[in-house]
Amino acid sequence: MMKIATWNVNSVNARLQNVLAWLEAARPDVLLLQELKTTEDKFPRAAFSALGYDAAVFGQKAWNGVAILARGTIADVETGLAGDPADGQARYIEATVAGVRVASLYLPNGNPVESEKYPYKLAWMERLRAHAADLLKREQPFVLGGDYNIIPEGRDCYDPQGWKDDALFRLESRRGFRALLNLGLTDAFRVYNDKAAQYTFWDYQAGAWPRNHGLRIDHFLLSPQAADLLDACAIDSAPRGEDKASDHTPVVLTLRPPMALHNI
DNA sequence: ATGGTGGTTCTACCA
Repeated sequence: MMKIATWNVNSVNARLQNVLAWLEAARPDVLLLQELKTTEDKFPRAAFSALGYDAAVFGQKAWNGVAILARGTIADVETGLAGDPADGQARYIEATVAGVRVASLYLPNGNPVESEKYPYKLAWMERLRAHAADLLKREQPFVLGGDYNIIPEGRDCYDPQGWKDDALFRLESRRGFRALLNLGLTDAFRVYNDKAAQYTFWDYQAGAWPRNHGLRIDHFLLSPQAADLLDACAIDSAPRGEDKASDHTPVVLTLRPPMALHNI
């Protein structure tokens, strides 16, 4: 089995003890990180190495930043999302681990919708769609994991009416997410769980965590070849209740080894 | 309707 997790940690340095403790307990093969909020030279590489994890890092000062941690070899690393050479924000990194192409992505928030941030978000989603279409041509397993900043459906939000005009839930944003699904990608979490109120994020403000005022905005999208290997996908909400928690919690995906297909 | 919290960085900006 290959266990892959994604977690927006809201500063990898501020969250280091939380992340190390979770890694030791959960022991994923791969951990996709978002919102590092640091540069590669300040990334705590040695602390992860001590637990047996190598790291591929795409960082920037103060904001954004994504990384791939893996217990195996991280090969063919590519940083930045194709489609806009002028985009200086560190939001996308992709590499191959154990024969699976994995990406850690931090899709733009897009608020306020009246600002330039919203069209940037929509354009970024279209670039992701175009890139996913390219990856699909390989006909290989791939996993796009991360903070999509998209509430796919009303059941993924504690107050859909209150969020209808927000960049995370606007119709254009949801259409962009559906366009990814319409390529043939699978929202791994929804294969095994159709319940409402399954959240990955709870705001720091207004007692969102104790009130369970959450959002499901962290997702794993799988290529058909990866979906054929899908064994499990679940949200681990425990880290959100720890001291000094991130406002997001990990989502954990398990894939069967590709060889298993031949043994069916 | 507002403000509520937290991270980076030093003055607001972002989420």
